Amino acid sequence: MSDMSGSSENLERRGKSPHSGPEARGDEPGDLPKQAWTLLFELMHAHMRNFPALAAEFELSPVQAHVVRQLGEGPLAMSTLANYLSCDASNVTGLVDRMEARGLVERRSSEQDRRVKMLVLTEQGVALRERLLERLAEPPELIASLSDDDLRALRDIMRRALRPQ
Amino acid sequence: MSDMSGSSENLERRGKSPHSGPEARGDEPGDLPKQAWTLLFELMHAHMRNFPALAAEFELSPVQAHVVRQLGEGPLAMSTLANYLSCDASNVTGLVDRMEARGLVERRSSEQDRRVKMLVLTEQGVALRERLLERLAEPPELIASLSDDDLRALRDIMRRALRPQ
DNA sequence: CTAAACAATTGACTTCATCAACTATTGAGG
DNA sequence: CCTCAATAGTTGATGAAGTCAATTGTTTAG
Repeated sequence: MSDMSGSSENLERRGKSPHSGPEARGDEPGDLPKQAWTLLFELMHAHMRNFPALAAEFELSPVQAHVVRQLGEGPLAMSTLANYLSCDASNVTGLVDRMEARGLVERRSSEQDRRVKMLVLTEQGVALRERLLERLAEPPELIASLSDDDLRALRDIMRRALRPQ
Repeated sequence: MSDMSGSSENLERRGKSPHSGPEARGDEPGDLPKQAWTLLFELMHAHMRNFPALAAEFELSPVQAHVVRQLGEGPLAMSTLANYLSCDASNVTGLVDRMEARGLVERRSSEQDRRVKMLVLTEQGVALRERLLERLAEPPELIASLSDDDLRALRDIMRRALRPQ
C-alpha cells in the first residue's frame, strides 16, 4: 500500500521489454529495477533514521561523522571535500573550523599551491575514526537476520553494483 | 585495534592509512553480515549524497520531502511525526509551519482529544507527493545497470529483509 | 603584465535540530 | 469537585548545516 500503487501504473517503460513471461501479469515484471530500488530505498531510509543517534555516540554531528569517515583515505583539499559532500565550499569552512576546534582534523597549507589547504586527521581523529568504522560496520537487525545465502548474494550484487565502470 | 574486521581493511585500502596491516585478506566467511552490510552502506551513502538535490527539484528541503512521503498514509499527529522523524516535537512545529505556509499540509484539530493536531496533505500536497514518489522510484545508475538476475535476487532479498518478523 | 580562473573565507540569511519553559488539555485519585 | 501528574503542542534561545554574493590571495593563460 505504499508506493507502487495507483497512478504509477502507466509509467514509461524503461528499456525493459514488454516481452512474454509465463507469469507476466501477477508480479508486474515490467519494472524490475524500480521494484528492487524501491525496496532498497525503504531499507535505506529505515536505517538512516538512526544515523544521527549513531554519530552522537561519538559526539559527532551526522555530517562530521561522514567527514571523519571519508577523511581516512588521506589528505584532502577543502574544495574536494566540498565536492564530495555535494555542498558549497563556504559550508566546509565552518564545518572544518568546528572539527579543528575539537582537535579532530588539521589544516595544512599545500606546498604546490598555496591557495589550497589540505585536511588531515589528527592522531585523535584517526583513533576516533577507527572506533566509528567498527560501529558503522555493525549490521542492523534487518540485515543480520538474513540467511547466509542471501547475505552472500547481497554482498556479491553490491560488489557488482559498486564496481567502477 | 588489530581489528576483527578484515572487511573494513579490505574496503579502505585505497589510501595510505598508517594502520593498514599487511594481513589484509578478503574473504573471511565469518564476517558475512558485516561484509554485505558495509557494501550496502557504501551504496546508501553514495546515493544519499544527492537526495537534497532531488528534493530541491520539488523546491522541498530534504526533511520536507521525507515528510511529504510519509504523510501519504493518512492523517498523522504532530507527535507521531516527531517520533517518526526521531526528532524533538518543537522541531515539528516550525517544519509544519513552513509546509502549511506553502499550502502542502493542513493542521486539523482532533475531536477526540483537543490537544492533538492531525496533519493531512492538502490537495496540492497530494499532487506533489505523487510526482515525488515517481521521482524517488527512479533507480540510480548503479542499480539500473545490474543484470535482471541480480535485480530479481536483490528485490527478493530486500523483501525478506523488510518482511515484518 | 594584465586578466581570467580558482581556493578559501566572510557575512547575511534560511532550515533543521536541541533544550527549557510555558499553555492547554486530559485523566487520574482523594 | 479539585488537585496533580502526564501529555500535545508552541515559543524562545541557541547552535549546526546549508545557501548565495562578495572578498582576498594565488595560480595560470594570453
